[in-house]
Amino acid sequence: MLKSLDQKPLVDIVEEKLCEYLSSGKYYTGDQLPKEQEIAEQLKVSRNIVREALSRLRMLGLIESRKKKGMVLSEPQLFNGFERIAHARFFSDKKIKELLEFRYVLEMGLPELLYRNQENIDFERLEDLAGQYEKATTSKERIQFDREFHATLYKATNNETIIRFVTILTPVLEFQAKTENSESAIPLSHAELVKILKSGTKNQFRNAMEKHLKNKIEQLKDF
Amino acid sequence: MLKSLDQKPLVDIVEEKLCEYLSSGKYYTGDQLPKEQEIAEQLKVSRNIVREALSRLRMLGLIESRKKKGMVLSEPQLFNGFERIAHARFFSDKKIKELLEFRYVLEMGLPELLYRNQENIDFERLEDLAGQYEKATTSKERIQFDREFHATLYKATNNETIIRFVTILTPVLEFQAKTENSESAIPLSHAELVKILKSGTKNQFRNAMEKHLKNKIEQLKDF
DNA sequence: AATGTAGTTATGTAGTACATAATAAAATTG
DNA sequence: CAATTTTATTATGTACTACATAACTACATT
Repeated sequence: MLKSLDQKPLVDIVEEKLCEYLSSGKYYTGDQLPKEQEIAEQLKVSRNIVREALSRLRMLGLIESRKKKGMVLSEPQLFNGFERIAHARFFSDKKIKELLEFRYVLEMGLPELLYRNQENIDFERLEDLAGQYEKATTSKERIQFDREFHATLYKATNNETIIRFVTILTPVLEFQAKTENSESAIPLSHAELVKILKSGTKNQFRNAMEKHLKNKIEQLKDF
Repeated sequence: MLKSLDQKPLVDIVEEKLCEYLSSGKYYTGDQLPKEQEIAEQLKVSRNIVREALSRLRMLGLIESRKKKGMVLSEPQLFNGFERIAHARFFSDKKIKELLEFRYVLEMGLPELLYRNQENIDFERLEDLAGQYEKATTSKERIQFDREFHATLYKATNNETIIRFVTILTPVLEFQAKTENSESAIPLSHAELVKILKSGTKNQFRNAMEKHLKNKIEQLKDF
């Protein structure tokens, strides 16, 4: 089969060149970029194209722009791109399954950080949420309290990047939580999880978490 | 302090509306979008703006465009945005630290998947890489073989999403591997790791991995 | 029927014009 | 002269037009 030699659109090339340029070492956070017009002239493309490329970088948070000031390099927000496409309906079952696995891996690696930042754990809130989960009557409530419980665990990591990632990811994966057999009892309750986290060892907690998630991971096979 | 009420640029609004529109349920993968001109007229903005917004979505892989065909909705590539900004020099020490932690969590959660897909593990290659690592003389070689060793582990998960994420992430984190004291012996060698993976339990492997990564995690405190 | 040709269409690129807001410079005022 | 207001300047933001390009359609030719 012959290669399709559809040449890239100019935007892609310009975007690439800009990224290269910005990461080359000449620029530091806060530095201001050349004017759009200058970039356009230098690359011999229309200002239009340059603006499209810059618009992409702006979306990622790599640059910010002010009316007269120009554009300045800034620290990019980490999962801006991911955030925008984080709708379950965009993804195939295969990708959803992989994302479920991704979260499972995260969840099971979490104890490493939790046992390093144990003083950050909000036990009171965890216990409260565990109780509310038990008292919940509707599936919607259970999903809500379950989400908050796990979110509270993540929060204790004190790692904004991980927290943001999971925060974006969770709603994508919950679309199918409704279809899951949410009536089947959780093999190990939230309350028990907290208890072990409070006084057990890291290995004990990991094993407890594994049990807690058993149902969720079992259904991965159905995909 | 008063809110800065700098109204969003139109591109941001249009992009948002397009995302909303595309995720609303009317469109399925493969469907073709309205023409740029129509979108522009409907939203009462210039075609220019619409193109900028579409260009962003194209970058994320949410849409593809053909010359006469128009633009069609497609399954987005997952970490396209992240990939572009994945240069260490864009990130603050804090973010780098968080990303190191992120990978650590992943690495420690990995056994869950490995022990589900044990038949996928390429033990031969792992052993080979473990050996090459030992024989390596330069720091550069060691980094290379270490990277490949862990990549081979990830590969066994058979989870393209996780693999891609780590593949993007790794070079970002390696910039500082050069500054790390790479001469200090690893507490538990690659070879030992493979041996345990081959015949040990999941818990044993997890503990081994923890030991293996001990040095890397220790230096997180320096950040 | 297979090939070739011309026309149509939606994206891709270029260019111009002007609005807007932030800054700097100049002018005004107390 | 200091403080404030006004005016000019500048780079981004938005709009519009024009044409190039490639892919598709339909018709024409052999």
